[in-house]
Amino acid sequence: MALQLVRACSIPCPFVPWNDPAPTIAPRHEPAKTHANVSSDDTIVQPDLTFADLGLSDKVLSAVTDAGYTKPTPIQAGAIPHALQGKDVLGIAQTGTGKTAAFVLPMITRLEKGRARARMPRTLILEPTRELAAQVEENFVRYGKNHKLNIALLIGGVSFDEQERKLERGADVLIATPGRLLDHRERGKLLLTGVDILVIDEADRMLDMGFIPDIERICEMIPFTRQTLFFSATMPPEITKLTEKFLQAPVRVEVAKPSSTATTVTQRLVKSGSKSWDKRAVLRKLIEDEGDSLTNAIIFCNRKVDVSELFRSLVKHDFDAGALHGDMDQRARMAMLDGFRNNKLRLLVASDVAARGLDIPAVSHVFNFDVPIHAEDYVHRIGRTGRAGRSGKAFTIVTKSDNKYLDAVEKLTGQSIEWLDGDLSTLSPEVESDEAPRRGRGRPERKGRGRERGGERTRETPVAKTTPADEREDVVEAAPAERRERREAIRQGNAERERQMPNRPEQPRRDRDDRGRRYRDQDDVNTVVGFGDDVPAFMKIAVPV
DNA sequence: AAAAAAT
Repeated sequence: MALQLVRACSIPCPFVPWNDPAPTIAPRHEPAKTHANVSSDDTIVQPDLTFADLGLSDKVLSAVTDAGYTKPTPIQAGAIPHALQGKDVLGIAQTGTGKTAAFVLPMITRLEKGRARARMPRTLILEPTRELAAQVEENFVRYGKNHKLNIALLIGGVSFDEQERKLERGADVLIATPGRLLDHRERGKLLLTGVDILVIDEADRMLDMGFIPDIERICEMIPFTRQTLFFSATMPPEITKLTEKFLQAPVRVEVAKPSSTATTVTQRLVKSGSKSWDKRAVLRKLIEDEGDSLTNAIIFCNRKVDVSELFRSLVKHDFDAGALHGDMDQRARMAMLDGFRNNKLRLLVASDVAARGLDIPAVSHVFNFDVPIHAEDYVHRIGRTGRAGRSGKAFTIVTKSDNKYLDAVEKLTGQSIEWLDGDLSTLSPEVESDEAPRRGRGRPERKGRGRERGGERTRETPVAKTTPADEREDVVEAAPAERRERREAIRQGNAERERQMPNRPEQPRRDRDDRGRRYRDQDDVNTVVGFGDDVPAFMKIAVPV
């Protein structure tokens, strides 16, 4: 500790601006004054514009060419020249518009002059999620291949050691999620006084996630002489306020949505009984019916437990599946995402971590296993398909209890979504009525049939109406050797991914409260501490929670 | 009836 202090003090001006709460900030101009509106129409107006026209350095240009790009997207064409001049930029653009390269390319060009000093990164990029941060790092690697950039990625869920080493070495580019960044700073391993360029990406999402106070704290640690590049898909009032506070005379670059969802994405609602096994059976049927037209798909669930449950179920049915949610450890998250990107994996079951921002190209299908609780999430989810002019399909499984949320979705999108095969009123009545009595009593079909793997206590029904297990056998018998091999490969991949799924963290710990203190076990409910076997009856009365 | 992010 003492050592750290001594070392921190040996750095020039260690304590200066971050204790001064944002000193006299230069006068701000209204963003509208320097307004430079660029819409997607500009691509038509200037069809011949190339990256070479934007003023990027030769080294950056050659990396861009090597990556196979010649024409900038509207946000790139609009933002890059201003960013190169050192102006603040307010970019209003969604993912899929080429937003990341719009700040990465000019930053690399501007970083060519100067060198990084220990613990004093020269640039800082804030991202709302770990995956996005990692994605930005990949961009710096790709476009910075002709440069000797020191890149540090500070995200949670991985060890501090390597991150600290990179900071120590001096980072040209620091990419971080807010929590881990502040953590490093509190440990005294990081000085933000040398940051020349600050990027705040996906600001509206940071807002949703409650990061704004952290962002404000971080902004106040960075000298106001910096350049700020600020990106947001939407501009709610809180975000506008933030830009007024932290941007100086920004150039506003606004681009239209990459594609209007309605034209490229075929949306359908699919009725289902409300029990999860019904929904799983409906989903399997949907996937099978889509056949080879389904090249890859994301299946969204509302809750992390459901992601895990559905993932295990699909694996059990030999679907080529992976899972992604925020309670999985970082290695598993990365591995799943990589597998999905490299097409080693056809189905990705995910929470809304994957709904926005993640760069998953060309998904042919999106399935909403649950109707999202917040209507705007629906838009983000189905936005994962039908990108770049390709067609996509989005199926949403709907149960009786989803009506309220479905109404909200239809109201938000301003269109009623077609049912695939009749609405809920056409649901055969036994689907709903059968279950209530069956539940808890055990199903007759299951009696005497041991579970394949003992001790497993999933709610999965081995014999659903479609008896999928038996059907599967038929398929395997009838399949040519080639298909059997493929199935075997899927099984192996699944087994590997299942191993990567954490056994515990994704299940909410019902035996602990939120401070990690242990609740009494279910079985403990009837044993009252201190009474031995003689417990007054009133103390055993269960209190409804 | 949610998820994300620091431990």
